[in-house]
Amino acid sequence: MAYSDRIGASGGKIPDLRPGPSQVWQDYVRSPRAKTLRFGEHDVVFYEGDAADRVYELIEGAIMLYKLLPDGRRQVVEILGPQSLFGVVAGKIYDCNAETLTPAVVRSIDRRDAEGSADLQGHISRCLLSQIETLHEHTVLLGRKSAFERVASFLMRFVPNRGVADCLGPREGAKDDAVVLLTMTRQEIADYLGLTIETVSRVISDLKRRGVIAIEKQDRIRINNVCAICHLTGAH
Amino acid sequence: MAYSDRIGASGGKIPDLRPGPSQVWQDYVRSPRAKTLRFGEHDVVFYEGDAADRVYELIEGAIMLYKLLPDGRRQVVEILGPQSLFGVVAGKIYDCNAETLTPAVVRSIDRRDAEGSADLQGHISRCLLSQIETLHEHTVLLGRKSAFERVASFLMRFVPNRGVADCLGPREGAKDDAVVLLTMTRQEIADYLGLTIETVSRVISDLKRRGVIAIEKQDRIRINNVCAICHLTGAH
DNA sequence: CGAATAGTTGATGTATCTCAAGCAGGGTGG
DNA sequence: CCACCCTGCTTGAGATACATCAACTATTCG
Repeated sequence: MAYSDRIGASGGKIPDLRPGPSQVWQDYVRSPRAKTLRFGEHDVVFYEGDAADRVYELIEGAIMLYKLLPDGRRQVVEILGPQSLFGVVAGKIYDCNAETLTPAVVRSIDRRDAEGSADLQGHISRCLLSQIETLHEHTVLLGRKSAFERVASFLMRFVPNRGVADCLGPREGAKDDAVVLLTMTRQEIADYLGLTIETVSRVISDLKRRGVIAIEKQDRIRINNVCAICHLTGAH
Repeated sequence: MAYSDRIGASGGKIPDLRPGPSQVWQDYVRSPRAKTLRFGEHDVVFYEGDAADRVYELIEGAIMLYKLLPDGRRQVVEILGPQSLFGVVAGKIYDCNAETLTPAVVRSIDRRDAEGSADLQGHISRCLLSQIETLHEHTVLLGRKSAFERVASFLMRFVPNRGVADCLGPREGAKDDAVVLLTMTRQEIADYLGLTIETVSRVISDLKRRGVIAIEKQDRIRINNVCAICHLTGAH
């Protein structure tokens, strides 16, 4: 199964904002100037501080960007799905570490090529904008939401077309459930949500006890009632 | 005194990354197609959900972007100084509220004009990139730093050329102090740092008691030892 | 099958929040 | 010019959500 089937090819939370790849970008990224790279699970694409001379597009799989404090505290700052751009920075070095969550296919192009082409720039801009909106959302989560709301928001991220502004609610009469494949360890989830692994575990157990979710496998969660989880996010 | 003299015209924390305005942008933004707007303190430039048909450049003053949860919790997601762009979004509506912290001068241009010009796009891209790096930093602050570290990081933001990667330390033999003008209420600082007003107040009082800072006026703080504060940020 | 790794659960601690009262600076009107 | 008020800030006492520490259990993989 392709990652996009799970996370939602539309990009999760804000599907209509994630721009479809432009023709020019498509052409370039498939040209011989671009390099295809294949990674396993938990492989590093680049480190914070590396010279930022290439930019990347995730073709298949999932990638996380994270930063470390000197004492080892880690914060996952972004989780990326297919069609996401990463490694595009203002300075000369990457500001984050990039690591795969799943086996992944990545295309990379030379930074100067990306900067030289106006058409590529247009595509990049549109990607950056939806990225900023996601970061704003996540800032609210980290600054103002409780552990329950954080986990609920996290789960909703992976339910396509729900929890968004124009959410239609469950289809009439249909069972309002969904299956979410996390592809992340509890530690990675905790580091993304600004919590500890134990708190994430406790919240998930509690949601299970209350019957709103069922754990089909460690990283495969069935949401029995999407609306219920959505109301726990604090955003509705 | 111009705001830029206080916050640092270079843009605070990452001065060499904040791009200088390009000539094309300069020309456009000063052309008759752009509108100049003047705001007082705590005026709203636009609301979350408003139709996003114009983009803005802050010329003078300071602006905050914030989001609200339905129950009234507020998170300030960005603080902007001169030359910052805002109101550039992927979708049809603004994703944040924009409100002045000080009296401010703003130039606004039509969104379609910005999107139509490749040169303007280039400038916009560069601005968005440094904005993303600042958001990443702030994500680490909200997800992983203690109240002390958050306040210390906040203060360091306003000390030009210090606390950055290539920080040279204090000039040899010179007194290592600095004066910071906050131009924000305790409530706004709290909502930016993901804390309560009481916690911000307590931390500031404690820093004062320990002699690392002095409060010259409510929103005018002297840092007696920049290096000391810098080490309290958790990042060094 | 058994070791290694990841996740859960419990008991306890603590940083930060909440609630409540007191204080200070700036502006207004007498 | 000073008293008064208003708003924003500070301080204290107590509550709590989450972290920490530690033991236990479930998975995965050789």
